[in-house]
Amino acid sequence: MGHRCCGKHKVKRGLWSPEEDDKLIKHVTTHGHGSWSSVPKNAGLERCGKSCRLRWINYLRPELKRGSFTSEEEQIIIDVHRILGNRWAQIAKHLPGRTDNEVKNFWNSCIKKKLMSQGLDPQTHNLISSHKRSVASNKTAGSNAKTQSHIDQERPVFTVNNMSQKTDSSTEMNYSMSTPIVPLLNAQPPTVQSMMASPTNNNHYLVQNPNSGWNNVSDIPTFPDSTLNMSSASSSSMFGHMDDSNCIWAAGAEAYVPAPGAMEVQGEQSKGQVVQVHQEKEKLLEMEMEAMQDMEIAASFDQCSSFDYSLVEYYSTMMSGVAPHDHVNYSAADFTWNF
DNA sequence: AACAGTCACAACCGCTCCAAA
DNA sequence: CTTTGGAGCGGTTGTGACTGT
Repeated sequence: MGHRCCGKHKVKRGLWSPEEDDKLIKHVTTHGHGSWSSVPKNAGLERCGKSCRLRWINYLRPELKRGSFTSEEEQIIIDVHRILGNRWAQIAKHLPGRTDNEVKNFWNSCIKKKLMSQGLDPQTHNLISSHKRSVASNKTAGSNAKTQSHIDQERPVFTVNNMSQKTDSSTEMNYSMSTPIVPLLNAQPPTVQSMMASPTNNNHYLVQNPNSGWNNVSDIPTFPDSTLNMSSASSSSMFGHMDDSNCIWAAGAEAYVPAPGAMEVQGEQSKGQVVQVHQEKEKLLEMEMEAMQDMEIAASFDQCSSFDYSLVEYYSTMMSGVAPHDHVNYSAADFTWNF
């Protein structure tokens, strides 16, 4: 096969020996890695630069934390994944000492199955209907199920509107799966803070787990309050909608299908609510930040009956350093949509 | 004891992004 | 502007340990 990055060189592949590790550690600690492509030569390794980089980043860096994930870390992964989807590198940034590879492996080997056993779609964090769940569980039982078609079918719809242009559906955009969420008029996706604080135009901002695809705009359901099904933070998808004109932040909308195995979240599912965000958003944000000071993360996730704020609160809490995992000092700027 | 199946994790592959030439 | 190469990322595969039969 050969590596594209070093096809002409003879490179060793497979597991790294302790000797190779030593060489790489000595070289990087004394000289820095510089250009990774030159590392193998300078370090006396018959590896490609890419392999050296990966070995260093995922295994040899001194700041890496080894060992199994704590339940706290697991919860962080689940919660951040709900927002960011499979952005393992971004998720890993919230877990000091953990690598994207580690997070990804942990997700695929443990969390995914755990969520599915709870009747949750690990990609969207939505409840899987009983039928779909049985299909999913069958596939899980068969191991290595790779098709996502049953999941794709229930991906919530997502749209971005520009209110100033909104005269017909042509100004609404359809997004395919993996399309980043970007306000129509903004080059950069909004940060959570910016979304909470002060959208400066009439864009509709929607935040969602990027793994959740969006189909045709015509499929977008409307959610009368009585039918809006708000999930608890621990069971909902990230499906938020902020409208500058009426400032509604809604989330977790999904047709709810009670199913065995999901009873632990059923009660929460029925407590739908929509929270009004005042126009003076900056003021509100300050107030919320203050209110968050006393909020325990566990409480925010286990007890909050509405998703709408809980996730934002959670992140704000996390970023403000109030989180119980106090080895992490987040600043507000740490959490942005880095596409 | 031998074998097959499963699991977790390390490593690789292919792609995209981005800066420099 | 285009090209090129390095870096980074997510998906996938390979491998060794473990477990059940």
